[in-house]
Amino acid sequence: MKITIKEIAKMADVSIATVSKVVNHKDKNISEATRQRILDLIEEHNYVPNRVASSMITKKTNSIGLIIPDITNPFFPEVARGVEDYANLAGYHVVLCNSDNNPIKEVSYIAMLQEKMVDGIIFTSSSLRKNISKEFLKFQIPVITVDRDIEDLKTQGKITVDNITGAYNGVSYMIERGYKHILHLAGPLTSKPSLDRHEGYKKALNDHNLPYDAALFREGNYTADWGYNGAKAALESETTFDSIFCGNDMIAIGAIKALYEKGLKVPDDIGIVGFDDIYMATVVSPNLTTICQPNYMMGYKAAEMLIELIKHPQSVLEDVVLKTELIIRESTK
Amino acid sequence: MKITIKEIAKMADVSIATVSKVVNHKDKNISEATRQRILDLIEEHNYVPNRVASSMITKKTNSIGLIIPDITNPFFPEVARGVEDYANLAGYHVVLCNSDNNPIKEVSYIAMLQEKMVDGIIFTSSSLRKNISKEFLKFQIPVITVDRDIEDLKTQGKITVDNITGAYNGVSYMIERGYKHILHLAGPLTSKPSLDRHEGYKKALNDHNLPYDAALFREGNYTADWGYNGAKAALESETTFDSIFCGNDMIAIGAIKALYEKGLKVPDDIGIVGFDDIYMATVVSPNLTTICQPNYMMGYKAAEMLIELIKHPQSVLEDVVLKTELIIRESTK
DNA sequence: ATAATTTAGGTAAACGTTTAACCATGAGAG
DNA sequence: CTCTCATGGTTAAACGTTTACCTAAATTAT
Repeated sequence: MKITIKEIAKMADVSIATVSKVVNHKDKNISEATRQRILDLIEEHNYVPNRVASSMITKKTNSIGLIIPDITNPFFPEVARGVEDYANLAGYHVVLCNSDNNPIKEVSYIAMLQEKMVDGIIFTSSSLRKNISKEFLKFQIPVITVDRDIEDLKTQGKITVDNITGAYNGVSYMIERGYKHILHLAGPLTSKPSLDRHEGYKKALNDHNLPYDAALFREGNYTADWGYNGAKAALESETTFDSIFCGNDMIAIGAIKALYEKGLKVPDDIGIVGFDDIYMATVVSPNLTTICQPNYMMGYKAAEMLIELIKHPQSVLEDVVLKTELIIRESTK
Repeated sequence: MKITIKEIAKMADVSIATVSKVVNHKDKNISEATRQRILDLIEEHNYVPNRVASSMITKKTNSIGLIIPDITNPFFPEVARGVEDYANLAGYHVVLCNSDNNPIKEVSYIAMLQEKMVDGIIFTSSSLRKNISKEFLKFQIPVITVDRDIEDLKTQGKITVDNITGAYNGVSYMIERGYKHILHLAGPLTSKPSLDRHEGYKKALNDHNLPYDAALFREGNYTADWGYNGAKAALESETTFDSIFCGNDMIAIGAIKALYEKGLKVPDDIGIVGFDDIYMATVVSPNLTTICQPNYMMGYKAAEMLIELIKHPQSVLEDVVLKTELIIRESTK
């Protein structure tokens, strides 16, 4: 059976308050002799304090929830690592939740996390959720949204990437390199980043006096599968294009596969630009020209903001918008 | 302020016991009228039960710890996903911990997890830890080790992959394809899988009457960096080889890069075999011939075993050894 | 010498639940 | 008419801590 503070107290012949104080290093008023005696007993009997009991009183669990679509999607391990690193530094634990972009799972995780009394939540929402604020107004704890924000939700903090500018720079580069018919294989337009990237794409075309052609736009998911199928479908359609601006790197990887199967060379026949700069972008052939997002930093900053908010609930945090960087590799000429 | 069971009870004009019963669906003896009244109040006032208070009594937190080296290493997201999926199914939460293969971090996580009263731990240990059982004997909760086991620790369950046979099959295949001088770029020999893969490698050589050449063995880490540096060093040494058996796919990817830089073609000049079959293996050029491990299944099974053990502490579980499968792609001739 | 302060620790309430044990009422059985 | 049982609850202890407040002795200041 697990040993409790009460038993340590009895053995040390002091009150449990005294033991509590030395355990929590609030031992200003404890004599060195007593302190050492207690410490020895703790060591000897392998006492481990029950933090759930502490939590009852302090009303802090020192844990935060992280809700992401899927840790298996190469974009997320880095952000997860970022949040875990900062959380760990600050003495917090992180509870990992994969929502699969499923609003029902999201809501159920939120309920569970709140029941478990996590101190805050970091959330990458599946969709913009224009109107389901009902579930979300139930938040009784701080929430930071990361990457994708929720329009109608007044969260206490947001951390995003400047997707518009990122896409704008990527597409502008493509145009400058001479591409004129740029297919855009986008992620789901229910998510803010997709929307913004598409906007950046249109803006770049416009600023370079290129027409926007709706036939050159296709919407799907952030997966290699979609990249493959989307590119294939486009190739088999009557629209022609000389390059593809992909919603993310996974889409780009899938697209390359489809092009190769049709005997097309990248970048000779078709140029490709991705988004994210996941590690894989550096190992596929050809290496992907892409827009680099600071994934790790997003997670790290999100945890930092959240924990700041947990410690000082009144503070108002400025939303953070991180910059992207165009990484030129081999998939564009 | 958060609303408690007490306030719901007062408003419904019943005892808190009654509210507790309907919240936990132990409402056999509660009239439908009362039940509905309570449910309505809960809904109306957005009451969320405090599970940390429950945990005090039930002595279950319904959460498990997952300690892995690094979620950023492409091998782990899938196992993490496996454990989270089963855990979620069974009503558990998972706390994610990245140990960075650092024994100090490991021990500190173990202490933190136990203080937080997780019901069990799934652990991928950094090393074999011949003798530091001291820290580990402190376990007061079930532990399942996954992928890498700890020799001296009598855990209640182990789940591994048959690395010896996997490596044996991979190397045998290489030999059958005509490779005779197979460099082995291994992961750290402080980990069981590396050791076993090396053993499988030696066994295959032996069974095919090929000599074991110590100069053809190099030990490093499970990273692309090591693959790159290890291959480069080998190329610059006086030993010659016609193929590389890599400790994992990341090493293989790094090695390919080093070979390309030296102007060598895979598989024409040098054949390559990896281990793990991460997604990236299918997108690098050339696609990697590799030994496929059931990563997701390892995580899923581990969670299953752990939760079984949590529910029935007396049960003795058989260790699980999962099979591997040789996947032939383009990096071997 | 006395008052004030410091040192070293104790007391007990509180946190929000669960659950075993108990109780009151009414209906049906004999 | 009494006994038994089911129904629909209530009571109160317990879980393992933290912390505001209290006390007694020892030390220091005046």
